[in-house]
Amino acid sequence: MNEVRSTRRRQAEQRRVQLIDTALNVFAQKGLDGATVKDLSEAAGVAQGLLYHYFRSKEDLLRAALERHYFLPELRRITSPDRDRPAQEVLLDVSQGFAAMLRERRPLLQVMIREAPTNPAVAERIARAQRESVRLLSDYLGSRVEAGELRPHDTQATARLLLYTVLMSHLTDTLDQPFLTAVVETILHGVAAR
Amino acid sequence: MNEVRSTRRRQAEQRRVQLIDTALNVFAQKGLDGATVKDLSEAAGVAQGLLYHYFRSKEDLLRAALERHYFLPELRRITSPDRDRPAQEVLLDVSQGFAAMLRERRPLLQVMIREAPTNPAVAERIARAQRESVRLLSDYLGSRVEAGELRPHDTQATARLLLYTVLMSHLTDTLDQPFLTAVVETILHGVAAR
Amino acid sequence: MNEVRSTRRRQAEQRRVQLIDTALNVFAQKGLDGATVKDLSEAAGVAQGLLYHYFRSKEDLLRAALERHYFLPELRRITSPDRDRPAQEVLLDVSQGFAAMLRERRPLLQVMIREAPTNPAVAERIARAQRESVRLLSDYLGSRVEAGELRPHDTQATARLLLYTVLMSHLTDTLDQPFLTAVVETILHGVAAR
Amino acid sequence: MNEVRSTRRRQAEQRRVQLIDTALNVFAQKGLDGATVKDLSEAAGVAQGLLYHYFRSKEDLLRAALERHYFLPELRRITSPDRDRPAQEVLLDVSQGFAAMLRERRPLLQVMIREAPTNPAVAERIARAQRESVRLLSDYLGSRVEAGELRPHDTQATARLLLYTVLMSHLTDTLDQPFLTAVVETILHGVAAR
DNA sequence: GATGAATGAGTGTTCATTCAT
DNA sequence: AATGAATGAACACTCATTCAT
Repeated sequence: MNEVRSTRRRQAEQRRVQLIDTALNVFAQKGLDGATVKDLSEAAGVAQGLLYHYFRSKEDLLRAALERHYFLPELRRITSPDRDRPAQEVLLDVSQGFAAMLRERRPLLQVMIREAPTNPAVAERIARAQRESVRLLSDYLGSRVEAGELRPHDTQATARLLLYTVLMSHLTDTLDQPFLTAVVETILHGVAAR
Repeated sequence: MNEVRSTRRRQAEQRRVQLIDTALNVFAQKGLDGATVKDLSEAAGVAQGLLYHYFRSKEDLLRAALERHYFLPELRRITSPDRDRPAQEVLLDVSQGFAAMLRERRPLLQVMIREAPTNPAVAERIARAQRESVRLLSDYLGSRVEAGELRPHDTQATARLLLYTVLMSHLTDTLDQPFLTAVVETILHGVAAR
Repeated sequence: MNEVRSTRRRQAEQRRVQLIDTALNVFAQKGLDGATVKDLSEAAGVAQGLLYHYFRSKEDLLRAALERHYFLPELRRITSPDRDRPAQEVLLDVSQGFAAMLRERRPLLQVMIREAPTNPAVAERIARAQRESVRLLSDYLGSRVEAGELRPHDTQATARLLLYTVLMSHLTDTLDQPFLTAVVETILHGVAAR
Repeated sequence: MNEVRSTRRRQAEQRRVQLIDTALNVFAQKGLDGATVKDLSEAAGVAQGLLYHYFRSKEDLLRAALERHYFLPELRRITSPDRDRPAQEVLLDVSQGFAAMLRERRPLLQVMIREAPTNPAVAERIARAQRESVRLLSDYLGSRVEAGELRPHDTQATARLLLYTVLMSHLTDTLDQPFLTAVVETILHGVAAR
């Protein structure tokens, strides 16, 4: 009896997850407004009404997706490298880790970036992620300045330079290994002769 | 009579321009889907029907806006500096010029970026602008390598590093003079000690 | 075993009754259309599906409620006073008895009156109750005319006058003892001077 | 030009009125919830969307109908007879006038009575009409007491007795001239023998 | 008996577009 | 050129009902 119930609950939870994940993909392809509830239910292979059994509205479905794919902790980890490791090595790691996260979260991020201008909740999440990742990476760079590996400089600017560039190249589908290597090399040693 | 006609034509042209520009602002605020024809006509202070006198459809209105605010030539100019001027000076000029253009075209760019994922025509315009500006700036950098000011390196990567960063900081509303200066400084000399 | 069965049956019957009575209250508050099956099941503290175990449909639930709270016999009793008792005494009794019945059956009557215009079965029940109660009370009044207590007159009109007034004052929540007394007094002796 | 505009406006106003009046009839037949917007638009011979050009919502359409068919002034007039005319004559006038008004406003009143239990605004209108008409008629009766035509008594109760009865007989479709005559006769002289 | 997940027809409402004036 | 009434196809959402468990 309890087993039956918990099986049902588990199935319901699976269905919830399935609905969220298919919705996220449809949202990414067509946009939040462009994706109709019919699109969403057909993509999930269920009746339209079922969506409203699990979510109050289309907007609520988006909220649930943001919840489920919450990425701030991972982003924090990526931008908090061991302060004793050299920047030479770490900056490549960070940019690769960040790029990998972007790749894995592609649909979510596409949707968030698209909806941010009209959805304050989404905008705030993005702003927060940006603030925190820049601060953490900047802190790490500061420690490398203290360690004497890097010269004293505006470490926030450097953090932004790296993160912005990785994000933009991801968004424009022009992110590859050679580019990341070149970016890190440039950030460390510049392109001026000598 | 001819004067009357040309006056009318001029008035019609003015109205067209007014409709396009108010539409662009409304699109930027509410998104293309989010902006109703009623929103557009009210913002312009005209009846709904009038929009269809000047444009076939909402989509056509967007096309006209893209046409009117065509920015590729300006972007080309910005990213084609005099090859004899030193990078030290030019890179700051370019980033400032690019930033200024972004600032002036803010509503247009907001709309384009938002619609690109679902509108291939828009996506293609963005891709082209990116391709050309990267190529032009990269070419300039190549000439500075030849001139001996810069060391041999992946100049495309450098061009992208600069342009991506300026664009991202514009989009996130974190673009200011000190940041640009720091970015150019870093690109030229890196942040490594020594 | 038999006991178990009959216990079950009794429980089932209790559940049926519970469902009917909570439904009646919800119907009274929100109207038949306004009350959703979810409202009904939540009010009864059961799952939606269970309602369909006991009733074929929402409509059927209403039918069952009408059945269970069938009030015609009681109304007949109230409007069939002992023909030998004086009208002076009887009319107050009748109006009080009728008022008490209306009070006890408030939710049912609210629902019936509300649904009558679109539900012929309900309309017919009301019409029948009206017909019978008017006839019975009219017959009593006729007997009091014969007994010489009342003057010859349209006794149907008098019956309607009394019953309509009690019902309306019930519906408008303005039914109290002084009013009933005044009504009976007026019906018997009128308000003209002399 | 002005004529064109005002013609258009007049036509729009006519359309508004037509929509309200056909809607009122459909509401009366099917109830507010039971009447779909499709029903309403078909009854008016227009597209569904047009209803929303004139009214914000179905509920707003009801509000407009209540507004348009506002009957309180007429009811006040009916229940404010000349204080010098004898009750014998006046009470018949009042009941006939009230009955006529009910007949003319049948659909409106059907809808109002039906919606009152779930629509406070409607309930309040009914309550107010009741309060005012009872008070006005009661005041008249008071003046007839002072004039010596009627004996001192609860004039409010008498007013309610008359108005409630007329309304109820209207609602039950049992309102005819003989009944009104009998009611007035009874109210004035009662049914007790001598 | 009881649950609640699942269905799908239908609802009120929106909105780009057309058209008579 | 300009209006705004009118259309009708879509839309998000609701809800009575069914059904597997």
